Amino acid sequence: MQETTALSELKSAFILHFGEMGSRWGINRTVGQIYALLFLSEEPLCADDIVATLGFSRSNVSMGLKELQGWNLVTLSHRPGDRRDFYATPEDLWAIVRTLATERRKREIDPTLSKLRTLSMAPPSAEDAYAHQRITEARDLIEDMTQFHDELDQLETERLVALLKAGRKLQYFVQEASRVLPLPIRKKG
Amino acid sequence: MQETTALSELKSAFILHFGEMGSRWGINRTVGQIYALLFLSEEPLCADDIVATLGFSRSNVSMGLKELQGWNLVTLSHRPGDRRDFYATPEDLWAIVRTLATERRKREIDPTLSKLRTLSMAPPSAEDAYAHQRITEARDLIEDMTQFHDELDQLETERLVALLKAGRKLQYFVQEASRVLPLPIRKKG
DNA sequence: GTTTTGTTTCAGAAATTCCTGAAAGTCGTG
DNA sequence: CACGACTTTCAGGAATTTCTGAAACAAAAC
Repeated sequence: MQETTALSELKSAFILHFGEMGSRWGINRTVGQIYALLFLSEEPLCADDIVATLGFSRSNVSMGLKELQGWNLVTLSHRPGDRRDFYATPEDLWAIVRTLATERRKREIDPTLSKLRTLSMAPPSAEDAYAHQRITEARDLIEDMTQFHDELDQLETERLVALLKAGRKLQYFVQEASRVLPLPIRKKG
Repeated sequence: MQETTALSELKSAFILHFGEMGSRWGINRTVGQIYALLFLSEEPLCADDIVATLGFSRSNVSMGLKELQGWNLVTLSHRPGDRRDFYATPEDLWAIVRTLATERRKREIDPTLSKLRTLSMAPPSAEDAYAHQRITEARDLIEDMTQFHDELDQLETERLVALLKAGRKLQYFVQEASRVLPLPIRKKG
């Protein structure tokens, strides 16, 4: 244990906020607060540090850490002659964003894409003509978006940030794109 | 009422899937199913159509529709000489994606950005040096991302799709960007 | 093989969220 | 202003999720 039980104003405000937001982000209060604490901590923490600081039960912390590991949001480390697991968040914030994007996609998008593929596969009966078309359109759109994500995710962070900051210039690059590539084909509505 | 109570295999598979995914998407089963039904329906539906088709209570449907309106995910229409509200989803799938992005941002990002701004405003005490730096970095990153979103959202759909489909060419455009713009400044870690 | 130090599982209590039917509200029409 | 057609609110029961302490488990040190 190296963390004292008392948190500064700044830290506790941040941690409480993450706890409250947790439900909107699809995690619970405990997990949100644990993550926030790790995020602000310069040194990795062990489970008991978290118990001492946040006051949750040991098993709750254990489950929370397990969930964060499931999201690939924390890294483990060890100290010589110490069997405890120490947890930390990546230094690089962009690594965190990438992980979040990937994991959310895995949970929120991929299962639906897979379902849409199956459903659009079967030939539609007459009464399903419209529904089938809607499903196929949705599938196409999600395929384009996930592929775009794949490609963004392959960029080095430096280039990704450059793209992001290109900002106002995007319009220009898109015009370039439409010169280079065939014009987008407008699907019949 | 114009929808018969029996749904085709296709439709009910889709609707049940949306119900199940609801919890991952931050809505509940009812809302997910209502949305899915409207999405597949060629004609706008009124609340009682939904009750007849999905079998939820009238009040549950009413609340679900209200929530969908809160998300700007449905449009209202009326028929001459009929006071009932009829609900539909936008024809244009990209309009739906834009709405989802905007609304999720409003709920999941903006409150946190606002909190981070407040917290990074106050000068940090010595013990908070690291935490304050982390918070400031997070604020900067989120500001860049939300601004990027603002800019994407201003593009016409046609250009947005062109950008998306540029895909493999992105690398090239980003290189262009780094010629045009100052090199990204690497923050001291 | 027992002790020591640490982690995980699990059943049920506590808290939260969801869903319903009944009652109240709204609004145009006669 | 009363009627009829439709919608919303609300209290509380049902279902689900979260959280806890106790017990089981693991693995290195002695």
